[in-house]
Amino acid sequence: MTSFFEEETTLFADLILPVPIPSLFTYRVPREMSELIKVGARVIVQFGKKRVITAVIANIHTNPPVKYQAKYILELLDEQPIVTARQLELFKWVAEYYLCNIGEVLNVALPAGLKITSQSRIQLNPEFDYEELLTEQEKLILEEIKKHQTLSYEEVERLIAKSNITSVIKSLVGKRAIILFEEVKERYKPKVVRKVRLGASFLDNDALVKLTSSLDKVPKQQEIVLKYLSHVPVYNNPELNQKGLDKSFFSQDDKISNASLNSLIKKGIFEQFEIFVSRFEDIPLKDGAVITLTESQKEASAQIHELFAEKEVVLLHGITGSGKTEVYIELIKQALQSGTQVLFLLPEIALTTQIVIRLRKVFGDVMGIYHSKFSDNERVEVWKGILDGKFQFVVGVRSAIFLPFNNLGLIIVDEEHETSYKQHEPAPRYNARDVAVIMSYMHKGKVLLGSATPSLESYYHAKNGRYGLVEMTQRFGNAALPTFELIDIKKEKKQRKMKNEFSSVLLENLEHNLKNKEQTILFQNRRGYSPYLQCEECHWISECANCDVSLTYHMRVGELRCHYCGHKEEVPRTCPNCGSTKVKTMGYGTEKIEDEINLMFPQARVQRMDLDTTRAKNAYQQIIQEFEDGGIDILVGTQMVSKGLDFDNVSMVGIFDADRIIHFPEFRASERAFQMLTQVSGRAGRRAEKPGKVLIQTANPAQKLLERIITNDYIGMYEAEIAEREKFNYPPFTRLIKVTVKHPDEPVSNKAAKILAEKLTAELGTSRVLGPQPPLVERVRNQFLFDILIKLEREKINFKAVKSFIQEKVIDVLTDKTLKSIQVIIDVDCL
DNA sequence: AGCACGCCGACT
DNA sequence: GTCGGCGTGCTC
Repeated sequence: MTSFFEEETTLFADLILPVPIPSLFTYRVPREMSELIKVGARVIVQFGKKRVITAVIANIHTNPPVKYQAKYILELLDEQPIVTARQLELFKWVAEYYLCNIGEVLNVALPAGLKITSQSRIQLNPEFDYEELLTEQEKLILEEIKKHQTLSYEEVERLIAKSNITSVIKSLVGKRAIILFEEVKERYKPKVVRKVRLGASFLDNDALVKLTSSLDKVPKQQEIVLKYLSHVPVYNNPELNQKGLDKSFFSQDDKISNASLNSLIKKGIFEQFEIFVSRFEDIPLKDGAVITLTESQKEASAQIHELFAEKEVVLLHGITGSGKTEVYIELIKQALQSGTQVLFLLPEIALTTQIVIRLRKVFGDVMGIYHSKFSDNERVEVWKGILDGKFQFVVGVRSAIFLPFNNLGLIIVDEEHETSYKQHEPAPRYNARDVAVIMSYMHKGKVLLGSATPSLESYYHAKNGRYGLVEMTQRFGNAALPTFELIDIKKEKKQRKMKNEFSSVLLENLEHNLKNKEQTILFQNRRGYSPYLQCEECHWISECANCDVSLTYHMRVGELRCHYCGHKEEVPRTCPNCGSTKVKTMGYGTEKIEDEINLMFPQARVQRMDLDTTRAKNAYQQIIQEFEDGGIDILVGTQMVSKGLDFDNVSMVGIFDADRIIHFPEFRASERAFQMLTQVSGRAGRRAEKPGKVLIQTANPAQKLLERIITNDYIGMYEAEIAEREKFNYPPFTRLIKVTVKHPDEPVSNKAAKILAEKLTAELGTSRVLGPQPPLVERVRNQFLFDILIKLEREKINFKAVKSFIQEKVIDVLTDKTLKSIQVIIDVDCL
């Protein structure tokens, strides 16, 4: 089949570039690359005039583009694809479904270490000596460059404390004072360990004896050799020498200097070599513990197994403390045994905890961990580890769904109701739980969704037979469910029994718990000291300059902070409006609760756990460890304390401000409140002999939802809610698409949103289009927001067509001259 | 997204 | 008169 022409054919490759542009870009494959190039491999290309970026090959063909001249691919980075064909298919699906560009998907999918960025770097032109021609500023920059050899734009900006230096740099280039060059940096650095072993000529016993005696005059070196021999007995088994010893093994010993080791290497007595190692070695491995399932766990896993025969997706609804983890472990084992890969998804915060350590103990090093708190290098290791078969099983967060599996038999989505599976910013605004279902179709695998409080959507699908349903209603080890007490704070206030936020009942119980050395968790879903400050004289309220929200007072750092844009201010001593000194804190967050406990129970050891105390890499884990070890009596926290923590000695959970959670102005409020409060309550009393206690402070103890929470009546909540959803056409009966219009001018934003809403309503009808209306926070980062909510019934509607229709209308509005500067965000399946 | 080009205000 | 602001348009 060989002919001249085949040899002459030039190949072209369509590339996915990590930029938000809808199209692929076609580049020419240099002849010498054409044998090696593969779909899914990365290449380096020039994009635009000077940018040099990495791209992934989406397909290879022989059709030269007609409308433009294709540029050449500069470099091929991978001999083997790092993105599989299935992944490309998935990326495409995600881009289409969530209305974004495939480049944006690639951007969240690839760990940063597999992306390459080019950076322009600046260096001195060695032939330049006309400094008198330069302006002061240019001289300044030149000085810095002389000092540092080479600098990036950002570094120059930082050093001379000025932004937007491009034109100055240009001028310097024009005057031939400096030279620009592109530096492409490969981000991923495998971890290497330097090792030494004996040179091959010393491996028989005679040679060894001669060697040691010949070193009599250099005792230090002799000592090293002897030390080596005592750890690697090569005279018995020369094979052992192959693995050698870590160089660091010797440097740990104070008596051994690096110099003497190096001279041994120089002499050829030792040879130095390097090996690549994994970065996960410090997490404990298998401990050989045998996990035995209880009857109900066995039953659940058998049921799931059966249901998988007919359903793609099974929902495991197991109450808090029912021991779902063991069921997961059983299923993971089965899947791994059948030779398929397994992915276990967890919400971000749950991942740092006990469960990972537990899984790791069972599965050892076939398990990879994919987490945002891990460094990039570690993520690249997991990615590559899956590609070359090292990891059969990955535990990870949301973005782990994009890892390069080729034979994924089982995906477990734990805490499937968690909203953190949905990405909000930036695009793709995907929901990993839903993408998991699509993935399982692609791999012909199965999905297990697990939760104590399933999302209404998932439970609805399970009830309707689309998903299988397995229920676990018993707590593990027959631990009793906690007892509940609703505390009427209105009544307590009338009787003047409240002490700030604390009811007398809560205080009594706290005291009792402290006395008995039992631990308490206090839940207030609001961080900071107080959500706002107010002047008693003129009623001024602390507000963010860029957003329409109040500034939260953070006492520890002595700042007012905006939780939307991160804006910070000093705390005013007097009212900025009237000068009065009567500026008071209003409302309360975790900081204030912590503070008041410290005042009322000075002997208690209190720790706060919220975003502010857990920002550092290991802070979260440290707090949990300390709590587990009994070093903390009272843990005060936001929803962080509600996720997947198992503590034996927690006998009480106190909940503040349940009403605020229940009456949040949002259609999912009841569902969310049920989930959140049930999850926190579940932290109490996980022991059989000692049921825990949950105290809920509320202004309205008679609320139906509270009754359902305290009787653990998920079904009751589900039925009440689902009726509401059906009546008002909300999910799961419809799919929601939220279109948000943003602009710094309120009227522009408003007008654009109105026009867009009209266009949409004209086709879809008033019952399907809601708004535009300003969201709860109307202005964020100085942009005025308007939301349009589109409700689309699940049946008899061409979802895809409607989505492209929406996109079309958005483009219509964007072509209007007066409105084109607006930003539009389309969020498919918004939460 | 980045980056260049181009067209108008406030300064040497 | 220039510097430098950011609106606009393009990237194979």
